Amino acid sequence: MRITDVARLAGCAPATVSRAVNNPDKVAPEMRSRIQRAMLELGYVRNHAARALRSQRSHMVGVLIPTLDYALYARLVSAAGSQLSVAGISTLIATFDYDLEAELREARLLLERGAEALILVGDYHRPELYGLLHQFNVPFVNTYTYDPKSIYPTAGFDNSASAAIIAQHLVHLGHSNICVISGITEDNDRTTRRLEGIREELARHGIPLPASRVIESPYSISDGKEACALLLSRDAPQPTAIVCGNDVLALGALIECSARGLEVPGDISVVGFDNLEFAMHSNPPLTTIDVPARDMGIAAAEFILGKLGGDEVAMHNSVEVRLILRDSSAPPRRSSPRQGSSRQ
Amino acid sequence: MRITDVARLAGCAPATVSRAVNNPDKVAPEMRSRIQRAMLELGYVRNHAARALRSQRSHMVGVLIPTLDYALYARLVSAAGSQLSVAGISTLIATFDYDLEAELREARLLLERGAEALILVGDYHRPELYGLLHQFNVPFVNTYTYDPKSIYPTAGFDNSASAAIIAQHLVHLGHSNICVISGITEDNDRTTRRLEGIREELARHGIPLPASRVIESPYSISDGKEACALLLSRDAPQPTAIVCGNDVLALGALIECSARGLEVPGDISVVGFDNLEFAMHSNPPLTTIDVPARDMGIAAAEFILGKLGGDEVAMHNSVEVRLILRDSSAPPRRSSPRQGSSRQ
DNA sequence: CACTCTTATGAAATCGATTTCACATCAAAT
DNA sequence: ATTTGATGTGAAATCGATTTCATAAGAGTG
Repeated sequence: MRITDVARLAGCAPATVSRAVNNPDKVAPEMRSRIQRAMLELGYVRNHAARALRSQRSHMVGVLIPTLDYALYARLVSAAGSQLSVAGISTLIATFDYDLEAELREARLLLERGAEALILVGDYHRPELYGLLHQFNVPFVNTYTYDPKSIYPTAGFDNSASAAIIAQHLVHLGHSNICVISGITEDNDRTTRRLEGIREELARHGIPLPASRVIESPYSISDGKEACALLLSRDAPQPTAIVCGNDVLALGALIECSARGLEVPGDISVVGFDNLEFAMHSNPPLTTIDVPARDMGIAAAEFILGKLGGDEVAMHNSVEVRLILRDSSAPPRRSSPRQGSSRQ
Repeated sequence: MRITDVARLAGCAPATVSRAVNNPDKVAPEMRSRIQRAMLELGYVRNHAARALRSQRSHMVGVLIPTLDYALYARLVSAAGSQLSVAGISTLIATFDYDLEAELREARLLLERGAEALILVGDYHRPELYGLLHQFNVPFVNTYTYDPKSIYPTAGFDNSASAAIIAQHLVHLGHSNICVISGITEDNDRTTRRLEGIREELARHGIPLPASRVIESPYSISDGKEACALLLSRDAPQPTAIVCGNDVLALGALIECSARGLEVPGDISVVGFDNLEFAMHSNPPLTTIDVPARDMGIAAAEFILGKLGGDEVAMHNSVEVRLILRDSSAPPRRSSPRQGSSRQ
């Protein structure tokens, strides 16, 4: 079932069939329809490998994400994939589970497979990865980050500034006794910058954030609970607010607080990040930052499509994050209640 | 940077380089290491398109799922992908948003791209899809379903029997006044069979399930709330239990019940399906069915790998679903309370 | 020692579509 | 009427690795 078979049936040269498929307007209408009929009759399906080999275009783009198990990454991939798909481009997905060495390995595989471009997450990557991309002269974009000063293209938002917004929200409410449950910051620019953003914002208001008030934790509800429990059981003035690196951790914190009989936001405020679906339904509904993952996916895809099409495209694209005010944050009690398990 | 360049530098024929890459033990150790050195020096990366064209093997498998936005599908894909990846196989992902026509289109694209096998979800597909798979002689497996009587390979569990388990649980607790919030059943064998399973199990105990006691709803917490509100506001005896097609709907129902001042499980039992992460943390924790999505992904990948390797593999593989008993289900109140908005 | 068998390697054909280049045709312009 | 240009089509080269087939060298056997 090759192009030659179609050509024979349609009574023309293989070249003409190829044109009919790829540049229909280069072929006379009458011939075109004859070829179409022949293709239909033979159930012809074009061989992508041959096409890619000869034309040096794979029509595939690689997406390299930490994990599919986190809703926003899955959504970003999904949005990017749909966007690329309408341009006739397929998506090759690889995950690296937050291990930058694995990311490098997977990137190499994607390039070997002919990925014409790569969509990455964050801007912490092994230098060799940047080297590879340069060597292969493959367009790419760092999503989930926005940095107009970066020499590499970005599509996302400023994690530091966004985290500062929610820290500022708490400061404005009157909190000064604040703890943080952060995601693991090692090898992760998003969590690192968020923590920085919080720290800087607090510092701006004269509030220190010593290491003892920060816990790094993996991303599960249970981990959030445990981290919160640890913070609350420390021999230190009970925080009046907890900033969480994302909504999953925040939900864990919410649950732990309620298990300890602490009222949110009466006794303690809890804020998240991401605005996952459940955030508006939690008890109390969660104050958080909305992260438009879908928009990032689309922006990344558009950037890549532009680059591949040879268009002039903006190096840096930002998506809008918004502070979502709900009921899990409020001003601290007037008189520091100082309650907790330490007081019988 | 072609294989010929490597060959020249290593002082051998291209064929030998190819062998060194694909059948290392067919090449003398000394020659092999010379070739390896040459490859490293030139930064050689093999061209997958050429390889695929000549060898007629793409080393890619297609995964065709309704959406990445649902945690368990994402997890299934992720598990299958990792499993395939260790065998040197890349994953091409396509989503079709529960539209079987789109599924057919995407399948065609995947095959065109050279997918050597397809991992599908469910067993409702357009007949043309089965036709394509037959025509291309491409192995495939229907996940999320297990049916030893099917002529097509399956890897999953019996949706009908699993839903019956949780319905039976409620019946054994003493419920007879039961409503169902089902997922959309159109074109979806999983939701269809779950509903069937519930209906049959109830019938087995003499409990009818008229259409008025079933609502089909999309998959979001808000949709679950709304569906629950609709059920509870109907002019009919208030149900003592609600079976939900999945945990997301169940969480919505839980929230709606609590908003109406109904106690769960005191006034009404609510059960889910899937055992998503939040199910153990909801208030009250959700009785549900654990669906091992990861295992299904692995089983599917193993099946495909076996088929591609020419091994004798079992047509049907089941994964174990388990009833997870938590606090959202309990026996109904002795005297049907008959409370609700209809009584002032 | 001659003979078979294995092993390591190279030369050349091949996978299937695309693309370059050439050619023919016909319309428009001088 | 000749030239120019545009348009549609075909022949053949090409993309880069794999694979078949042939061959040479070495190992084992009688």
